[in-house]
Amino acid sequence: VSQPTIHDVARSAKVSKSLVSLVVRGSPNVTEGKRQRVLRAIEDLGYRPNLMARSLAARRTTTIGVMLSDLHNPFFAEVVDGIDAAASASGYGILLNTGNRVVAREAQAIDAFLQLRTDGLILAGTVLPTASIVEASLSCPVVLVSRTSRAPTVDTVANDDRAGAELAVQHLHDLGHHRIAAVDGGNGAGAKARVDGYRHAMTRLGLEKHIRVASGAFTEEGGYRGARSLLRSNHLPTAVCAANDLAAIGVLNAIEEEGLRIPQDISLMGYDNTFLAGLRHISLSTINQSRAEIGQMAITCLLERIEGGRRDPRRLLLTPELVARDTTAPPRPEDAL
Amino acid sequence: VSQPTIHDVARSAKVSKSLVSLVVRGSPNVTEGKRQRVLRAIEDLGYRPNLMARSLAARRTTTIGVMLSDLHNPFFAEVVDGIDAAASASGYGILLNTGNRVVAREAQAIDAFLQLRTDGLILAGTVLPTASIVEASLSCPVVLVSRTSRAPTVDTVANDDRAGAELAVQHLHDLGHHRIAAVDGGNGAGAKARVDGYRHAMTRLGLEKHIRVASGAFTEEGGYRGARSLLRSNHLPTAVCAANDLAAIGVLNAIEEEGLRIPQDISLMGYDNTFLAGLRHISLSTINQSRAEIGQMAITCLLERIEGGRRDPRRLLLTPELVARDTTAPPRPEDAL
DNA sequence: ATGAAAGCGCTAACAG
DNA sequence: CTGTTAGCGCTTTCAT
Repeated sequence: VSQPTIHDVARSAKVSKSLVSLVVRGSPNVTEGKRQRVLRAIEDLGYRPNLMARSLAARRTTTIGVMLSDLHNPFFAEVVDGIDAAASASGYGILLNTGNRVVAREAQAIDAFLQLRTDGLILAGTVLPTASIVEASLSCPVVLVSRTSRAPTVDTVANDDRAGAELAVQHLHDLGHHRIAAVDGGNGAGAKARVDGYRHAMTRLGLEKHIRVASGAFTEEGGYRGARSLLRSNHLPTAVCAANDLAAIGVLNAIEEEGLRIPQDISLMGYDNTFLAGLRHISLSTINQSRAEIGQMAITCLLERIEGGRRDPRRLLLTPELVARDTTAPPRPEDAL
Repeated sequence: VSQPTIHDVARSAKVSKSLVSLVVRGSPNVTEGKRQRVLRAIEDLGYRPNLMARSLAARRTTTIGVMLSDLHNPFFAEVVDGIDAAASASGYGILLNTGNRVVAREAQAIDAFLQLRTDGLILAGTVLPTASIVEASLSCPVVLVSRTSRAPTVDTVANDDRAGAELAVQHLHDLGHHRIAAVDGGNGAGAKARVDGYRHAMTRLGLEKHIRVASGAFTEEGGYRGARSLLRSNHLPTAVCAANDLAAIGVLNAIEEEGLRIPQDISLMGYDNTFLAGLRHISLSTINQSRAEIGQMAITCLLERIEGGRRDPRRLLLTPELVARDTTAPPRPEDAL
């Protein structure tokens, strides 16, 4: 199973290794005749350049590593589409990894990329502490997706989670809700900002005494847990803002298990507008953020550092928008006050 | 951003490069004193072995590449969990890739791994022609997940799709259905076997004149398309078997759009038992296949070839099981005949 | 137990 | 335009 090397190709085409290298990399300064000979030899032998050797010598991998905090969250899969498209348009390949939202495993995943010496690193929704992220950014350009940071060595491209959460609360308030509760996203990326936005909006609307945050996570299970604790109280909320769509589905399950109906008894907001929210059977009101744009921006940031030599940080904040579907409606008349 | 090398560590610890290499790889034959010195130097310098160089010299990468046909299909995300666990338990790392169910892009994705010289390759749900797969298997051990093949150079671990489809038809027949239609999975992995199973079961049950297969895909959209064509007919089926859960959701959408209800008017079966099927709001009857087991088996196959030197192919077929939920019920009395 | 030396397969000046 | 010469950072005999 030993693969042919550039040397084999050179010998077979009766030229030097350098010439083969030039042909492989598409140099224009090669006689057509020799180029053909080399190409034929490559074809005949089934030669495939050894990326290890190539990267070692060239001191660059033209590969960017993408660490997905959660492979199960459709939101990230959709962001990857954008990243992939943008990267390959610029001649870079991407490699994926995941840490399952577990700090230690995410650290390992990142380390794998650093050892590989990828030219850049995208951390999508990482739960890692800032210190670890900064450390990584010392050896390789890093951009954080769906999470912000003040660290001067990392770029961030995220949706304005605070504004999005405010949009959600405002929407519910517009429908007439007052007892609006929230299920947070635990240590998930952007979770804190979403809760902040919730608190801020509630306060701004004079509803501070109704502020109620149950602890959850960016998972179905987390949403379910949070909702359970909310439902145990004697004064039920009339509306719930979930940390993300996945969590919203957990909330939805908990609420229906209780024999309550959505949106008649309780209104529900998700966040992310993943395909789940659009499923007819769920038809979840949610907050949209453009994943294609996020992916594109992430690559742009990386390339500015890798090829443009930028050193100062970029902080991109995309504007979220409300998507009202069928899980939100006015509260029951008796609850309207 | 230049990283320290093994040479820097050696100098700092006042030992030879070889010694550092031994320490890094945890050799037992190193004096405790020197080991400590080396370890300290590594720590101080923040040394991280260069995987490119290491793999080039060692002629192995200890990483296995996993090509996911579709990052959006939750089924594969769940298989990856199993693969990841099994791989790291054996000291291997995994790297992910995706080709978006597009032949050309999948080929590219695989090529990226071959250039990287990963020690093994797992193709999960690939839509690639057998020829391309065989070609890849010539330079690196390959195992196909969720797809079978007679090629002598590749291993396969899949669910028995044929049996699973028969299970689905049998279940519907047991409920009293006769006009059972199917929406296929296009070029998706295992799609053909599922349709075969459907046809076979229908025939076995004496329902061959009711056989009807609409063309779809392993996506929500594909299921939607297939269902639309089914619904255009004047003699509606009383039950539908979708190619997978994702497609089932598309079918569900199409059916409800038509003003029909599930399961009262039409029963629906999915396939895969992804978390989507378990969502209370969907509660899809489906066929379960154990992803953890699939992942584990895939790694086992690979290691047998990589480390055990096995040459003959392995063909693992896992037994599927029926999961009856709320989208299947007896047909209306007037349709029962 | 440790070090010296020879590559792994490729790129990158530098000559010519 | 093409070939020669050094490495890239690490592992691996082979001595000592």
